[in-house]
Amino acid sequence: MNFPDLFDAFDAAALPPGLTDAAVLRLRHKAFAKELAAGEQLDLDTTRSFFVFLGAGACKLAAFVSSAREQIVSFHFAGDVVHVPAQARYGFALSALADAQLLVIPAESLSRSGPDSCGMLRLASRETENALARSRETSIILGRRSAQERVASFIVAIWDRLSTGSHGAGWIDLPMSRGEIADSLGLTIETVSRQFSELRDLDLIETEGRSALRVIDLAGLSRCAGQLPVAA
Amino acid sequence: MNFPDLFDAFDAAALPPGLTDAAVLRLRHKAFAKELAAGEQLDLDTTRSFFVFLGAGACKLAAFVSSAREQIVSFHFAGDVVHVPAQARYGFALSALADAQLLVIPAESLSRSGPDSCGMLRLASRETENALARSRETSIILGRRSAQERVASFIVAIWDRLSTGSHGAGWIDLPMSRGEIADSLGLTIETVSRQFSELRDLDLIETEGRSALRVIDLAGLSRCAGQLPVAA
DNA sequence: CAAGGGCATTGATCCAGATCAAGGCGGCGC
DNA sequence: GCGCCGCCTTGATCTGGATCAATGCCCTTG
Repeated sequence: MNFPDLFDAFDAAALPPGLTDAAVLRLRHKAFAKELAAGEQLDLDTTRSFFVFLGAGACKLAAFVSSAREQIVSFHFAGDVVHVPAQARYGFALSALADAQLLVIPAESLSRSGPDSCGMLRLASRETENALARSRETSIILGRRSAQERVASFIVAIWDRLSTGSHGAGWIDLPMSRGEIADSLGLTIETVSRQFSELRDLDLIETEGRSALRVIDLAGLSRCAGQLPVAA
Repeated sequence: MNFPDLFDAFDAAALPPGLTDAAVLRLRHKAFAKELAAGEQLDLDTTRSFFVFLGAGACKLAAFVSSAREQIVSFHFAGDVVHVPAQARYGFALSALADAQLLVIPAESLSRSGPDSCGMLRLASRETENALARSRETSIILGRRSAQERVASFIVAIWDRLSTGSHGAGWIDLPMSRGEIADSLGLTIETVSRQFSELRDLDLIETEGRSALRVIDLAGLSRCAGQLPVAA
C-alpha cells in the first residue's frame, strides 16, 4: 500500500467530516508512511507523541519496564488509530506482529494547526479518549482478575475484533505469541498456556497449531471472563 | 468556594490562553459547581462523559467491577482535572475522600461548541492525554510489580503530589484509607499494611496514627519502587 | 525429506500474597 | 474522660500462579 492509498484509507476511516481541504492537505504533508516487517519496531522521536494509523497488519504497543520483560499496553489491527506517547517515566514502542502498513502522524500536527483545524483536534481528542478507555479496562483486568478471567477476557476481546469478516469457518489466527499474550495480561507463558488448555477442556474454545483459534461457546467464555452480562 | 471563584480558579489553572470571551462565557454556562462531603459520591448522567475540576479536597475515581470490590483508577487533589468517562463495560464514579469543591464540565460542551473553541478542544485533548499517561502507568504497575514495589511507588507518587507546599515539617496526611490504597494497587488491606510496616522497618518512611506519613529516604524508596533512575 | 530450533505444553515444586483470625489503637460520640 | 466502633496491624495458614524442568510439536531451512 503506497502513501496515497494509505492516506485515503485513513481519511475514510478516521477523519471527521467537514474538514477544509486546506487542513487535510496540511495534515497530508505532515504524515508519512512506514512499512514494518513482522517483529520490526517503529523508531520515532521519543520526545514527541504520535498517532499511528494501521492500514494493514497487526501491532503491539509496549512499555519497557525492566530489562527483563516488557508490559504490552495494547494490541492493534487494521483500521485502528494508535496513540504512541512520548517517553515519560517509561519508554514506549510500537512493533509489528505481522507485516504492517503504517501512517505516522505527529500529534502536534493535529493540534498546532490553524483555526480551521478544530476537526483535527476533535480527532485527536476522540482517539485519545478511546485509548484511555482501553487502558482503564486493562487496569481493571490487571488489578482484580484471576488468570482464567484474564485469558478468557483476552480471547473474548480478540474474538470480537477478529472473527467478524475473517475467513469464513469461524477460525481466527492469533498474530501474537503466548509470550506476548502473557506480557499483556501480566502473567507468565506457562500460565497462559495452561489456561488455554483448561478452556479447551471446558469445550469453550478449540485450538489448532500455534495460532489457530475458534470460540465454541462465547457466552460461556464471557462467563469465565467474569463479565456481568452488560447492563449493570 | 462559590461558583464564580471556582470557575476563576479553573480558568487560571487549566484554560489555555487565547480563548475568546464568548467561548469562555459559553463554557461558564455549561459548567456547574458541586460540593461533596467526605465519602460522598458524585452522581452524573452515566451516558455522558465529563471533566471535573477539583478546586479543593481529594477524590478517587473508581470502577465498579464486581459487587465485591472496586478498582480505583486514580486519586486526585486540588487543582486536578479528572476525566470521568461514560459507562462502558464498567461504570465509573467519582467520590470524595475529603470534603471537595468540584466544577463539573460536560465533555461535549468542550467539543461541540463553535469554531472559536479550538482552545477548548485543546484542553480536552490535553487532559485526556494526561489521564491516559497516568492510566498506562497504572497498568504497568499492576501488570509487572511486586507488592513492595507497588506500595513504594504509591508512596513516592503521593509524596511528590502532596509534600510540596504542605505543612512544613515534611509530614503529609493520607486522605485515603488502607483499603482504598489496596483497591488502587490491586492488593489486599493486609498486604498494604505489611508493606507499610516493612518500609518503616527499613527506615525509608515514618508513620504516625492512621494517616500521617513522612518519607525519610526518597531515593531509597524510589529504589524499592523499582524505578530505574529516570534516563533509560 | 530430514534435521534443527524455537515456541508451546505439561509436570513438579516453591513462594508471594490472599485468606482466615485475633488483638490493638485512634477517633468520635456520649 | 470513657467507651465503643471501625480501621489498622500482626500472626498463621493456604493457594494461585511463578519458577524450574522436561518433552513435544510446528515450521523453517538445507
